[in-house]
Amino acid sequence: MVQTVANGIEAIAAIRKHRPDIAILDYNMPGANGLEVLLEARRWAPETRFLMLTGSMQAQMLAQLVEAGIHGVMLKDGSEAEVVDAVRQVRDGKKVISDSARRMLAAAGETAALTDRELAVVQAIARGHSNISAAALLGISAKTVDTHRTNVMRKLGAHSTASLLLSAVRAGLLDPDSLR
Amino acid sequence: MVQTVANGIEAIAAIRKHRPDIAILDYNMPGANGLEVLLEARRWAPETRFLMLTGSMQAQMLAQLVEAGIHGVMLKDGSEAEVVDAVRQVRDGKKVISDSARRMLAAAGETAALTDRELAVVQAIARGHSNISAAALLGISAKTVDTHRTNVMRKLGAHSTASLLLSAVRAGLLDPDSLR
DNA sequence: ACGGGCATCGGGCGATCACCTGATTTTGCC
DNA sequence: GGCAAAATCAGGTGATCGCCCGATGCCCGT
Repeated sequence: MVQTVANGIEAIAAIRKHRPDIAILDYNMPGANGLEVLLEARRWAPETRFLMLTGSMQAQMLAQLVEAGIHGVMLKDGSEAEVVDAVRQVRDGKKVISDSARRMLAAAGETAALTDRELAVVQAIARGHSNISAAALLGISAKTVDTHRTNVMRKLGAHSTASLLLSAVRAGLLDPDSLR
Repeated sequence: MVQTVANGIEAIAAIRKHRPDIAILDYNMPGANGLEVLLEARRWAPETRFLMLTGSMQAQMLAQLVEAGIHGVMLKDGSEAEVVDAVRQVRDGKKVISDSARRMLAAAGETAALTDRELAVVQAIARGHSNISAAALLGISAKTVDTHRTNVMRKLGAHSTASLLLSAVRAGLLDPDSLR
């Protein structure tokens, strides 16, 4: 059986319902990114193996995926045969990380590259501020806060305020204890 | 010098700027609630004393205020003279909690009274889900998720997704470690 | 001098949120 | 059986978010 879905939310629902052998995911999807789908869907389909097949990938995200126990990561610079082979390998219980992805992992390792200002915005948001109140707090325009916020969300692969905070915590940018 | 402001955000800005002797706050304000104003403004005006003067008050919120070291809490069921007296007492460095507020504190003590379903919604949101994806996850309509979310936010005094998560953590409804 | 990264701000737009009122069904309990 | 709380869903509205575009100015390395 083969099924395709249009976004992250449907992916979670479909995996949860059908518990497929393999789920091939893109990282950048509307609704929920690849990491979120992995973490959420795995709760309902522990047997399913996850292969991330994506075009662009931040080392940041990649590290999170590996840490989360992703079964395979392929960048789209690979040939068709490589992808097919990766699917087979994952099916057989092996972990597959493409060379290009592995290179990124090695080259990275440090914390996400957030600007001072971006970090300040994230921390303000993490303290419960809206764009507007954070802007008042930092003495800048709400538009600027919005720009920083958007840039950070792109870097971390988040699509909402909640997942922004989640990703920031996972990336070590925020101390969970600071939320107390 | 006396100044009045229209909402929580302006309150933070004004306290930060003028560092008044006393800030008299309502709890339910647009933009930022009393607890948030207290926590944030105190960073910039450590000398300022805070008196919460509010109409309705959940025991939940009250406990958080007291724990945060609020200098005074008055419910609006008090007479005018009581309020004036409270301001004077706070000015003189005493802590003032009105009888009605103290009764609530005593009667409470346990965790916030969130429904099973409400808690499930909050936890879904805390895992990065939007209303819509949380609805798909729980198998209910997005409208229902929205209702639960709104109700929880009223109970906790939150006005945004970020502050909802913050309040939930502070109320012990969410384990900060679960965000990792 | 030139490019490049960063911070700042603005317009604009569709999606979502935050919140209201109101309604029906389900559930637990006396 | 009937009451009360909880859960479900809907319509609607204004504010905010998420994100696209472009523009300016600063600093910095070559």
